[in-house]
Amino acid sequence: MGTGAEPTQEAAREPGRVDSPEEAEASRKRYDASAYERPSVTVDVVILTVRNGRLEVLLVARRHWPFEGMWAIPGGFVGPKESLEAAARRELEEETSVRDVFIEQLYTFGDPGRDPRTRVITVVYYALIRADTLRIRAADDAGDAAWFPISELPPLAFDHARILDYTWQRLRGKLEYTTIGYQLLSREFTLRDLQAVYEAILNRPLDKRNFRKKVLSTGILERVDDSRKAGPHRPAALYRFNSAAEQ
Amino acid sequence: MGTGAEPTQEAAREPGRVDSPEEAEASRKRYDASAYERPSVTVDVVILTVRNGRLEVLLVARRHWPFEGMWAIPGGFVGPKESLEAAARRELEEETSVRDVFIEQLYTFGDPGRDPRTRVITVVYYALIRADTLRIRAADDAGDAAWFPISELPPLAFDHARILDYTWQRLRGKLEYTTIGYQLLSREFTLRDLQAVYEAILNRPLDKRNFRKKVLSTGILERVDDSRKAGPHRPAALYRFNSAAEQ
DNA sequence: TGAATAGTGTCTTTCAGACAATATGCC
DNA sequence: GGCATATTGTCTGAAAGACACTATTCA
Repeated sequence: MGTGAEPTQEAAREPGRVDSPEEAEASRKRYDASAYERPSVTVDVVILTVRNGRLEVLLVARRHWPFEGMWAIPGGFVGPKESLEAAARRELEEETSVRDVFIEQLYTFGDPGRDPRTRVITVVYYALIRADTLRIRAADDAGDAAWFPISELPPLAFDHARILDYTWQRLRGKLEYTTIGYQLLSREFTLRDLQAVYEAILNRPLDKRNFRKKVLSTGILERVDDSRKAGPHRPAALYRFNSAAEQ
Repeated sequence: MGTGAEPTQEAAREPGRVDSPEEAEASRKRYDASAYERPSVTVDVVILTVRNGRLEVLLVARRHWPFEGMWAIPGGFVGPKESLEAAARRELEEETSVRDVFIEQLYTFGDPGRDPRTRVITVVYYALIRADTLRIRAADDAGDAAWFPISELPPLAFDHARILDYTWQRLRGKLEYTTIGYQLLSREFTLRDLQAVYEAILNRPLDKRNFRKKVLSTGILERVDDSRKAGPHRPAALYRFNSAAEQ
């Protein structure tokens, strides 16, 4: 204890020496002149949905070197005046024509050698979209795009297998302490729909009674005065987010 | 449902068209020629410790434009062949001469305009170090360095106040479901030491009995056959990580 | 009326949190 | 012996998990 740099008691003081305006100008020039080798920065987007009771991810087929013939997470360069999240949303819209959905930064991958062309640092986002918004085929500037269950992935380019592992792991974690799961459903849904989303992400079956008990006890759902008929059996009640919980 | 790109059933197929070798070569040339404006990439490290019962962060004083005279999170450029984490560890060692401590990536900040000089994308790491390892004064290539309680910060450069907010929030979250708190203690410690770390990070007092009960019930601690004398009162028992839990 | 899914309650265990008295070592 | 901190247990409420039968609608 007490062997660190400066005593904390002086926390309110100002730093000692400061540039004069001339020094500041000189330092700015030095900065601009410093020819640091700049890596390429890309943003990739892991686009996820739940279809057929499974968590699926949208991948694009690579037609060019390197890793031609393999599947990859869609992504691209960040524009000079574009925020990272804006770049991620642009990529998402290019692939799916979908806007205004949940998107969140996941992690940044930047090991040298992960791209054989040059040093590339990739900021990865993940997006959750509802299967029923997927009216439009993925726009494929990469030539070909397809959905894959995240538990049965094809060979992937770059370090993308690791990225998807990490995405899934993070999603499972977030499911427990956020309402992230609702991002994968339309505005009105049955409790069975919601349970299917949870089961798809957690990759294991859940007890129906305990699940309903837990979800309803949070008080964030309200019953819609309607039901969904889906075959020769009792229709299920529809729910939606509590207007108070919408934020 | 079922309106997405390609049917999942075909997940095992190969992508259709692939470059010929000539096309691949051409495409590589296109790639190299594409004069994308590359942003600068820096790595900043939030260096944290617990001193005097408070969570404190190491900041450096800026002497140059912009934000001269304000305090900032230490950081620097990433070397061309250096991984992001290696860059973070290098920065940490430059500031504290400390190596081999817990370090983890936090988030990447890249809004245009966050640095008035040029487009800068900053990958932020945070490091947890034990106060008793701080024998050596921070090497200050930025001129001046000092510890500040994270709850009483001075005016900060760039978007660094936001970064520290986020760091603290993440640390509080991780404390609950990881053993991250132990990173701030030496190999042998008293239960009161550990409680002090938790209280510093959570910024609130904890009940002694409940805390000890919870920590001991995990079974990751084992008693050391020794105690720490610290005044005219009963000495406290020392504990350490269970050898099984070391991993 | 049969098929298929919707909907419901109890018990047990675990965990978190509130709460105060005794034990021990040092001076 | 007095001081200062270490150490310890009970009760209560909340939440999680195991477990199986009845209800409803449609074809």
